[in-house]
Amino acid sequence: MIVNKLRELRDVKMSESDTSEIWTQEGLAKRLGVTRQTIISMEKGTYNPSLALAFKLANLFGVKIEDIFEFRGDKSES
Amino acid sequence: MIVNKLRELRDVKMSESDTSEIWTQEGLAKRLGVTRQTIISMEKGTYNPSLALAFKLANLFGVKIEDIFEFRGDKSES
DNA sequence: TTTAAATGTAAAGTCTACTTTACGTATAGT
DNA sequence: ACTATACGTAAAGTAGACTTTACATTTAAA
Repeated sequence: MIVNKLRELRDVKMSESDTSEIWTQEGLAKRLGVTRQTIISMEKGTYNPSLALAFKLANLFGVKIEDIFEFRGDKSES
Repeated sequence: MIVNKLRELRDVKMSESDTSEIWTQEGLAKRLGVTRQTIISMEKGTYNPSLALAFKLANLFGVKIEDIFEFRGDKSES
């Protein structure tokens, strides 16, 4: 199981920048090359994105993958 | 596109440990909870594993995800 | 030279990340 | 009140990660 801090990180970015449409779900989706639905699903948190998408997110937010995603191996694996 | 150092890392582990069957493709697959085919596909390199699998690998090898996988965003994205 | 362990390949099947479309709600500006 | 923007939800479809099975090749030890 994987948990993430996507929503928190995005909220910070939105409050920081005045050109805020860059960090909306849609703006983020566009820059990642995915759909808004994918962002929504990720923020809801119960799924396991691809490594490529995780790398792109980390790059956009300027952090490491481990700063966004946390792996909890304990429960029913995946 | 994602490239990885899986094969090199595994080779090192195999030469280091005398109970080497732990680090064979099959041993590794078993401990990861995937099949040997998945390991082979990853070592061939042309695919994009899930974040969960990347985390498990990093844990087993005792390194960070970024030490195994490198993201090359330049080419045809994914 | 035979045997077994480790690796390689190929092809069809399953599951789920991700897409597409469409509609619904909340909020703020005019 | 009306409009536009950002967010939420649901459902069916596509693509690719991962499985399953089966067989072939390499390597080293007995």
